[in-house]
Amino acid sequence: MNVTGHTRRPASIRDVATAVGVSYQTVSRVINGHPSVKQSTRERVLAAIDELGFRRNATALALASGRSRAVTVLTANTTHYGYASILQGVEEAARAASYAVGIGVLESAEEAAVAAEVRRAADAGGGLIVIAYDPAGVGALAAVPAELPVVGVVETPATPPGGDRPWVWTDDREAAHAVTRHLLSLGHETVHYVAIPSSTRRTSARTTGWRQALQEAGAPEPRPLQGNWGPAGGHRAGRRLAQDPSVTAILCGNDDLALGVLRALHENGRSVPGDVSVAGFDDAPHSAYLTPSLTTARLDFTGLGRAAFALLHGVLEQSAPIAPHGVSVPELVVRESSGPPPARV
Amino acid sequence: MNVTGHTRRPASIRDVATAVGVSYQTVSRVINGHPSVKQSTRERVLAAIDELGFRRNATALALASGRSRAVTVLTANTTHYGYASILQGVEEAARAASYAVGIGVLESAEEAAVAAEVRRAADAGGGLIVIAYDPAGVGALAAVPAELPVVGVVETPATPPGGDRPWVWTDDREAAHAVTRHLLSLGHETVHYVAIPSSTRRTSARTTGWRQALQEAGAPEPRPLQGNWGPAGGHRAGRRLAQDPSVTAILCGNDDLALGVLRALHENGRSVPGDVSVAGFDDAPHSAYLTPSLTTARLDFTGLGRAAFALLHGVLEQSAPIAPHGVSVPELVVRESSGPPPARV
DNA sequence: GACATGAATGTGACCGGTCACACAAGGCGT
DNA sequence: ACGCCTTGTGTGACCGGTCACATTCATGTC
Repeated sequence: MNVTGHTRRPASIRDVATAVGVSYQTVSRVINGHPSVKQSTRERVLAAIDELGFRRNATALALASGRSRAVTVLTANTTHYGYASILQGVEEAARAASYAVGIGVLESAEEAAVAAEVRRAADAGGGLIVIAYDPAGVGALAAVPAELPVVGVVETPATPPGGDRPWVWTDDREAAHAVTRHLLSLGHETVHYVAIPSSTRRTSARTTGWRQALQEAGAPEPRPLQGNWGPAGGHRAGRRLAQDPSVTAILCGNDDLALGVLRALHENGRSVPGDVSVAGFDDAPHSAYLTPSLTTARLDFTGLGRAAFALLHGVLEQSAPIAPHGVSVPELVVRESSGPPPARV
Repeated sequence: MNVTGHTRRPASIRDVATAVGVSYQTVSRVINGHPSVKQSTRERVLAAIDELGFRRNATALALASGRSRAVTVLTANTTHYGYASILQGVEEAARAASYAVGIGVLESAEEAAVAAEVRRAADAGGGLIVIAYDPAGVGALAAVPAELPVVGVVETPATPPGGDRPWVWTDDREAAHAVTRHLLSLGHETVHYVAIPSSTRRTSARTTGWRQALQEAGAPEPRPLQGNWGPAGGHRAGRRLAQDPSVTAILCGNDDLALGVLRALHENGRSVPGDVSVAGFDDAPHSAYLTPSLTTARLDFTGLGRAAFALLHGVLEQSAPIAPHGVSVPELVVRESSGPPPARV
């Protein structure tokens, strides 16, 4: 009912207080649900809040209380399917808990740049979620000062790394293992691997799972090819593999790589799955619609993001139950791109 | 040189001030580059800042000054290529200007939900960038109170809509026009269109560009098919079009739809580009690696995001030059999926 | 009837900055 | 020698909340 029309700066608790004729503290008590406020007072305050369109100022709240109800997601990229889905999952869970979500992109993996980005994120206040699938992310996670609440989204840790900090992950090792087993079970002598860049110096979880499956089957263990994250890297690797007639099955570190590999095989006249079987990782939205459609391991990135937030939420508010960060089980999705090897000549 | 080891709460300007033996205001002047500080004093203050690891508290700054150096991006989705790229562009430009970036996802287009999300974003302080390519985004843009600084990323406006607010856009109409012309120039009698959902009731800019090109060529104007955003919608539409032998060229509202269309054509035994030409929109990263690779109109989403930020930055700080929001010119990328129509029977 | 107890409310300081203003010292014109 | 402007610095209030404590009044208890 603001008759004057021009709503100047938003109402503060003191505005509400004077409107009702109580002290600002009483208003504070009402908005915080403090019990010892007389019912009639509470109602008048609530009415005034409604009337004046009062909204609690998040900035002031953060400054005064120290708690900021915010998370910042630090990531090397926002466009890749996996990264974007994790972000979406975090946002979803954060929204449900009325937390604000910030993002920071790690454009370079260079140490100083990463450190600067971590500082910026820290300045925003609140907690941190670091996607540490790549060197930049791993560096960022390492650069987070100990006193800052942080959750890392990491590859399957060989041994729970650090041990003193919370992480979430999908069981990439198991997923790679399952896909490799699937290919071997079709009769392939061995499975070649085009790797995504490892997040650390050590071999990635996906590589480990693949290697394990080969060893268990007593299959020869070809040297993994290094791809990068995008289809271009897959294409390069695929061109190499297409030259080698002994290659009948290729596992790719993600669906984008697989796309590049498919293309390279096609360009070199090798049919999929007739001559070569190809499998990917992630089950990106387009993978089901490729020709041939792509066999892949589906990973629940959105769920991973939600789990990361839940964990962080637990750290930030001791009250919030520390949800078990349910390592979601990857699901093998068999499609057209995998089949039995060609009959021996 | 904090010998005690445990760094308690971060240093404030008063800590720095007492360390140097000046008033907090002097410290404030130094960090704000105020000219009237004696050189020697400035140096001592800077040394202390360095020594104590002082960083200016963003929350306090926002509260005291009213300016928050933050933008929130409101979007219906973070995983689609276009949306994600815009976000990446915004983040890039924001980082360069040391602004923080927040995101809010519009999960539903329902009015109350959208309004709630807008309020949440407003609470975060700072400016707003709304991606209004879909009903949820358009609703959000409309729900932003007039006093809030906001930039909309919109489809090509038929007439500069509203007129009183800043927008950025790509020339979708021109892009659709160019791709359609390309297909017609190959000899196709007409071009069918699988549309993305329009952001408003009115027909989208892409539809308009397509229609214009047909009219200019005197080509028959088939009814556009309604897809949605993903490949599944394209697949449905493609199945319908595959039945009709007169269809020889299909323009799709984005690359994901085109992927679904390609798949549907393949399933129905129609070859691309032998029987049917297909073109998309956006030039997503995987489009070049499809088989056949996809003819498409490349749009500079990252640049669009940067432009959106630049515009908002100009609104927030009168000092910042209002960069011309350079309507980037879409680029026709001709690949394998388009070719001449099959010879008449 | 005096006193401890608890419910309901108010007061002042504080979070970490900024802003508007006051004030001291030095240089310069007259 | 006086006023005045410029340079360098300090003081107090304020942004909009929270927190710790003080205060008032109505009860129940002995």
